Amino acid sequence: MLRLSKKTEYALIALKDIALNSRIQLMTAREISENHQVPRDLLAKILQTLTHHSIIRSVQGAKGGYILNKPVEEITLLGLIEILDGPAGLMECSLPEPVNCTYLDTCSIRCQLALLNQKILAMLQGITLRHFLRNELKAVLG
Amino acid sequence: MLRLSKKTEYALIALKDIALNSRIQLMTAREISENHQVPRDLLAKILQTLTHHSIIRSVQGAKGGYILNKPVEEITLLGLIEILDGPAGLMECSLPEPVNCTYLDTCSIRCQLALLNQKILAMLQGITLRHFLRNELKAVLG
DNA sequence: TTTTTATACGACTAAATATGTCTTATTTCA
DNA sequence: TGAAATAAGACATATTTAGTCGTATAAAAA
Ligand code: SF4
Ligand code: SF4
Repeated sequence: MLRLSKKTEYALIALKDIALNSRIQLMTAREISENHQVPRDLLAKILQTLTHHSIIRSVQGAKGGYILNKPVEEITLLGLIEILDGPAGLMECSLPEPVNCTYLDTCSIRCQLALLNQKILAMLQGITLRHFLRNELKAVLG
Repeated sequence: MLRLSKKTEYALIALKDIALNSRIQLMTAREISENHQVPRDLLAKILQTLTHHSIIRSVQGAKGGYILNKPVEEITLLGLIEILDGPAGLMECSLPEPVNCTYLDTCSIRCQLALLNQKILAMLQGITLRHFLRNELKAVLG
């Protein structure tokens, strides 16, 4: 299928919350989880992963939490997908991993799909957290 | 993830073969399977599904096989995906099925994602089998 | 009429992925 | 010291995807 993972959705929801509060205070996983009815443990792991990739910064201990670590313009949807779900690509052969597909050499649709893949990834890279804060998506998507 | 299913890829490969031979003769599942090293039984089921949806027409018995049943311009990538994998959509809440997502009401990213979803589906609908026959994709994708 | 070659159909299995939970450790503040 | 938070990773479950198998049916050819 062609679906965004829940992890990605949860990340967007959380990042939006964090972004909107960044100047005021740290946000905890608990707060975000309760705001949006997202499974807490899962959200926590997502936020940890985002921390590893320097999307957000964490503060441990009581009164701890998360805060943005990048300008909202630099947090792209494609970036989040790749951080949380691994390399993105429409076809197996568009991924960096070792490719198992045995049709590679003789595949009759590979270049057409590669072109499509390129366009979709470019679209996803063009969308940033900023577009989720305000309703600026229209401008980007034409 | 954000991946085309193997079923869809196999369908495209098969349809391209069928399209290129349609004026000459019927193509059998075996021929297509051998041409491209695609699992035969799986391919057969895919072709049956496509037959049900009138994308191709089947002829049973010896000397049987498949032939296109629609102009290549009317066979869209989105159509194939939906026939083979079910309704397409980036989010659960963009599907026709009963939606389980409990965040619906308060979801802070739904409209932005809905807009993105719309654009991607439109792109997929704009791509037809014709674009896989010749290399005309560039024109469509800009 | 029998054999061969093909599609039709549905049940079944296996593998991969996605989603969610639990436990324990560590950090920090009050 | 105790409460509240992140850190980390194992574990469990559910869903989806991919592939297989067996049997029935249809049509042409021998
Ligand atoms: S080579 Fe062809 S069949 Fe294999 S993954 Fe790429 S597009 Fe799909
Ligand atoms: S409502 Fe929000 S969280 Fe639920 S499926 Fe739609 S976009 Fe995703």
